[in-house]
Amino acid sequence: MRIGELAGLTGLSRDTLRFYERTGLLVSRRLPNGYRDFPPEAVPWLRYVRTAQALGFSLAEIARTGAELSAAPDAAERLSELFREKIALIDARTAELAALRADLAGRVGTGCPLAPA
Amino acid sequence: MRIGELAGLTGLSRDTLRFYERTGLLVSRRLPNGYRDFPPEAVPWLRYVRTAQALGFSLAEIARTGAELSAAPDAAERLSELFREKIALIDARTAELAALRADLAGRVGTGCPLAPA
DNA sequence: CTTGACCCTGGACAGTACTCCACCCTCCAG
DNA sequence: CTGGAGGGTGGAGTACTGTCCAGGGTCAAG
Repeated sequence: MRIGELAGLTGLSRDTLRFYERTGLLVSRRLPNGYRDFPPEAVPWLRYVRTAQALGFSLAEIARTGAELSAAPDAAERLSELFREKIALIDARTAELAALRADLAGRVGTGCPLAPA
Repeated sequence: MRIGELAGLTGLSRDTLRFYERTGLLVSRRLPNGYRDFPPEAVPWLRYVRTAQALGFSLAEIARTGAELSAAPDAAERLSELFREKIALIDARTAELAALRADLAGRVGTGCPLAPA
């Protein structure tokens, strides 16, 4: 599909997609007229990219694991592994948030000294 | 205290502290010789800043609520309120992560099509 | 008085993630 | 054939969050 359609399907701008391609996050073939031609898998891939980004990964990291993935002979297995890693990360982050929450909750109502100088 | 001590106590660099001061995130008096003089409260305040940052607030937002706070007559009450807001935010974020986790967990082991083109 | 640790300022530079622009080409409908 | 939507490129610009540096002042110890 061409860039406009992909932009419509993902909610990303054309500029962002071109930017992602430049940084190696997205691959495309070219049509005879020079237009980019994205495969349909680009849609779930971009969903995955946004997920990973939400988890705090930089685009460079995401591109790296993506390249690793497509190079692996056992892509499905590697992907499952990656997902398991991400799940662990989510669990860690959730625990962090819980700790933060407890800390803050413990202070609500107390006249604690956190105001700037 | 002077900038070096604050840097030591918070783990931030002097440059970062000066940067925070420029952006209004941190306030200091000046000693007769021109050196910055930070109040001891700067330490918990910076801890709070890091917390808020971890929650996804930009430094500008943190500075804004900080200014608002120090202007408020009922600082302790406002702070508790802020904390309650942050707790709600944490809960929302935790729920998001849980959803993401469930999504990923459901896919582990399946040969799902998320590889880049 | 010199040395070294520490502080000051202003400004350049960096990495991340976009966003916008000028200028040009392609394609299809009317 | 023309107009307009949509595509391409290179490059500049932006916002955020720092980081580094040159050039220079301050201060206490030896």
